Amino acid sequence: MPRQRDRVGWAEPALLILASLADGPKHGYAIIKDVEEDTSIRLGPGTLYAAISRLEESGLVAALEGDERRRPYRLTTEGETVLDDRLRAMARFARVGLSRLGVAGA
Amino acid sequence: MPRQRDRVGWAEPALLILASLADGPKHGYAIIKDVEEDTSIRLGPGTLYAAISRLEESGLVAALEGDERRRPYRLTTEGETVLDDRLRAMARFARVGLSRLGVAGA
DNA sequence: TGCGACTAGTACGTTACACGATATAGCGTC
DNA sequence: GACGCTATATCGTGTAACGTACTAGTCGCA
Repeated sequence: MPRQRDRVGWAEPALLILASLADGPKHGYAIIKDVEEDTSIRLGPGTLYAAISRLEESGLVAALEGDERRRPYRLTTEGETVLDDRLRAMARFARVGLSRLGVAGA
Repeated sequence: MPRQRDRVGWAEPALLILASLADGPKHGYAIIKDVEEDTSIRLGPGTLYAAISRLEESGLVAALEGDERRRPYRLTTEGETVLDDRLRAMARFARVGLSRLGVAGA
């Protein structure tokens, strides 16, 4: 299925995952719940686990030991750095954009 | 070519374009320059014009009359609404994420 | 103790779209 | 009149976003 992007998204799955893990280690299913709770974005399993694999591959998250049912992941130091960087860029961008829209206090 | 997403992006072309237009109407090439200037993200022509077409199709931007060399676009009211909504979500997300990372003042 | 609901992850197929390359063309200038 | 910049269009490719379907463990609960 397509990315349901007829309506302009604002955050990529990879970033949502990193941000969720900033809270502490979580396994996949818990990330789905967490992300949905605080962004209303529902990641499908296909999206999630594929994104996690890529993040692991590029060293931004690392697998922890878990039982055979749960596979927890944690942010690596590099993952934290990347997340911090991206969030700052987002914050700056949002601030500038909102002020351009004439939003008070932005 | 792939989306150069080995390094986790934070903003989608469509949103960058909307934000750039929040400043006032611009034509494509000017958007490229503008976006690059304030995000360091360089949109290729393929990315840009394709994204603009989609945005126009979904009624978030509208073409203005220009000469035959320049095709300026403006934000529609719906485009403004969508942009405002996404930017607020981004700002909230960034704030929460940064505070999770223990960034002071977030 | 068998059923449903929830948890957890796998596997897969489709397709949107990010991206660079390439092409075209007007304009200034040197 | 060649070079560099502005400006847009188009095409091909690969990645990854996304939903669906599936498997399997666990926990009531009746």
